[in-house]
Amino acid sequence: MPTHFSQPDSSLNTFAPRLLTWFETNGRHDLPWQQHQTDTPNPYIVWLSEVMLQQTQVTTVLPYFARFMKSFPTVQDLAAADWDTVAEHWAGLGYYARARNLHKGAKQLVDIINETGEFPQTLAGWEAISGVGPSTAGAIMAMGLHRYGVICDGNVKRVLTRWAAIDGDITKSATTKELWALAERLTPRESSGLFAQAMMDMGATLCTRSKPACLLCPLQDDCLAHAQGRETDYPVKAKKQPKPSKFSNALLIHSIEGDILWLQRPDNGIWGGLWSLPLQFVEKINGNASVKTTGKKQAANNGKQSNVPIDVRSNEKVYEAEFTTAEQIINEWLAKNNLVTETVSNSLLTDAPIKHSLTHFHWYLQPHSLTLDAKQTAEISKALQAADINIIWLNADEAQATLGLPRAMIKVLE
DNA sequence: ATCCAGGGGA
DNA sequence: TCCCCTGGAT
Repeated sequence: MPTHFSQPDSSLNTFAPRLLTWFETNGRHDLPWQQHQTDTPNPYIVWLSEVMLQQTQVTTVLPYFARFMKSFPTVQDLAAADWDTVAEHWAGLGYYARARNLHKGAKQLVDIINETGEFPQTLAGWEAISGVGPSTAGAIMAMGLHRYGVICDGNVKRVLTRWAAIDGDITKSATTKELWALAERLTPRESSGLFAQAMMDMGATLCTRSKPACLLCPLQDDCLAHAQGRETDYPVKAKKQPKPSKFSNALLIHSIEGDILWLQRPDNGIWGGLWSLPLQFVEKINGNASVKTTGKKQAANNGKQSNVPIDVRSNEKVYEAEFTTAEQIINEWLAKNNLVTETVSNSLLTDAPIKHSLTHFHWYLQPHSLTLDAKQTAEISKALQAADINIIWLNADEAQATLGLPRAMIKVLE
């Protein structure tokens, strides 16, 4: 299919030279994973940093990257590490499936190196590594191997939709295709690594989501969005639907010794492979997050009214069994031993001290403590271990220091 | 307080 | 197409 671009050839052809000139004096050249100033790039470093940067901003990644490099200076070190060690290093970064893919990918890479003597050298070779998709593979090719590679990540999409006034919904595959075609058309065969880095720097420092610094932009002369004063109308993205809300008790089950029961979560689903308190699912409410129940609130912050009528739209409540195997075992055991906590009141929404928002729902967590005697502690441990659940009894400080805990668990402990 | 970004896998 | 998680912007 013939590809049509909204920009003329003259603009398409000068895009890269203008961008690269800007990058020379205005781009970032000191990020610890950059390989553009060496002739012997290290693909491990670029792979590791790109996987981290897939989901997280540079400033957040910096300390995590440093710690990974210190503990796992080579891909062999990472491949040989225990999952729990990797998880503990990743804890707090979010999207934990990526940590699992990173660990799995390290093992795949070591196998390939043992077989061929080197890292993969092709785009397809990198895309075959777990956790590496088209854009990350392009980045590694261009910046980690100094070969030809094209990236089309969120930064690139923002720059290109503005420059070429592409108004298709970027979550649609047709628009994705169009943007990839444009990125390929613009990427120079030589110095695609510098081009990739320059595009990311443009998106991060100049062509930002809000308040883009168009006056400093090397592309402003022919930027179609800028010509119309409509920079922030791009990229176009479908409206998100309201998130459901979910309520859970977070059980702090103490032993006589003062330790707390921790469970390792299954690989699929939220916080896969990380450690968590047992969570007791209470209910899920569809619809909007502004749902309120009547009831008194703790000291109102700024004189806002504290009694709000029930929002009628919230009345369809969806009760679902959302328990892991471990949590079912614990719930049944608690019921059998008459340790069941009182049913959570319908004021949970306003009273729950911890709110954690995820992509597709809001999660309200209510910490709840109980203490078991020695016999009960042994009994519940045995029941969980019999079902092959990984459990550990640790006090709060030890858990934070040694386990991979998601942020929400840190909030509960605080 | 709420909204939003971000790439890959199932 | 939906699901991951957290921090930063507003």
